[in-house]
Amino acid sequence: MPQLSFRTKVLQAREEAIVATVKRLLAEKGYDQMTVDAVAAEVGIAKASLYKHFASKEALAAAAMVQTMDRALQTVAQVQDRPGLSALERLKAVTRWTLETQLAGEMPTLPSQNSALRNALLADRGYMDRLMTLSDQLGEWIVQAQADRSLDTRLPPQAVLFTLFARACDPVLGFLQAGGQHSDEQIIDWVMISCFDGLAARP
Amino acid sequence: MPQLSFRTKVLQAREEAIVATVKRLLAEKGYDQMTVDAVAAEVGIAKASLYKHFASKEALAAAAMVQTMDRALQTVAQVQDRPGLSALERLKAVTRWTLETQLAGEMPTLPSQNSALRNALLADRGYMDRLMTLSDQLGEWIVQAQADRSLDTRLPPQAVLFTLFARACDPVLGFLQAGGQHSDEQIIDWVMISCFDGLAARP
DNA sequence: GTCTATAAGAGGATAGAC
DNA sequence: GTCTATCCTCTTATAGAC
Repeated sequence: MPQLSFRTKVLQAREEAIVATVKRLLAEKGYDQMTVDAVAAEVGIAKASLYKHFASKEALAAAAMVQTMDRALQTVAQVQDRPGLSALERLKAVTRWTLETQLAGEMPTLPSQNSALRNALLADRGYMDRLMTLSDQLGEWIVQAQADRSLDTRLPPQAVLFTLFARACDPVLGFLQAGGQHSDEQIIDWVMISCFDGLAARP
Repeated sequence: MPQLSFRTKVLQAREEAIVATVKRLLAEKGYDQMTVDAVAAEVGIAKASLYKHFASKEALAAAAMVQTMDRALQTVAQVQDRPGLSALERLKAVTRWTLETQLAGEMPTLPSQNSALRNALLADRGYMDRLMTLSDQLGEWIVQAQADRSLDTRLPPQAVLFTLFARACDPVLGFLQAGGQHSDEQIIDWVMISCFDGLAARP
């Protein structure tokens, strides 16, 4: 049944276009300022059609987060495959990807204060599964890096994990970019330094 | 005219109560999720009365930010008065205050993506003046600390400044607090470590 | 300046024809 | 599944009496 398969593909492509738009708008305006009308308008379909694909605005955000998680997991897998890297170097590589993605305006960020949205995400198995997988993978590297003494052992792994996750919504990137005087690479290098080496000078 | 003065004091007290409520609600729910109705209800006055004191929701947020800036400037002045501290130690002291304030739920944070709100703040002289004063004061310490080689000289002072400002809305604090397993002091110590010493181990 | 009542409009979600 | 048109709630802001 090639017809059915074709229809399915067309619909999937449309859904991907929707998710891509949502990701951009989330990164650009944030969840609360993103309207479903704007999403529909930019995708070029009617709002009612949008609701045939996704049940709610929260579902839209969840789909964007799931796709982003997949990209992150993909990046982790690629880094995993690179031989000869230390655990710390792997963590740095993934962090750099996070910063690049945010600076490119493709990292959706959700307000941690919106409890309705948070509950929707917590109830989303697709999202939670990916989040836990990602946490586990990074957690392994964190433990390894602390074992080989390349990562500060005073910090509990969870604190390190949260600190790395927080790079996805670090406002410093946007502040430095707004000045317009620095290249993206330069900005990322600075944030990498402050994240891993700290603000205080090293001997 | 003691009557006039008394009335003025009463009104000022009410305005301060409003601002205090706004600060708490901003910290708790964020700007978009904070409704003017909720502010009025918690202060215990009618919404129309609220609008006699502040012209708009944005003005409410601006007032909260101004008061917070004043607290920050006050803290900076106190730290300035303590003798025998290095520039780096002064920066750490102010940063610690920032983290304590946020963890106590008294640090209002505004979404950097809301452009209407940002424009309102940029047009608010009271806010901008304080922001620039604070930036100048911290900037001096940053330059000093880089001169005495206690702060990483690879980072431009502006990047350091933004990184310190960003501690006011660092989500890591809330994440660690949500676990409920750690004391506030412990959490702050960890964030201080990751901020100034970095995640990577020091020799 | 404080209240009650209401205007005015944005935005999430749906009905029903095709 | 897509559209147009509409519903309905929430929210900012104001009118007007006291």
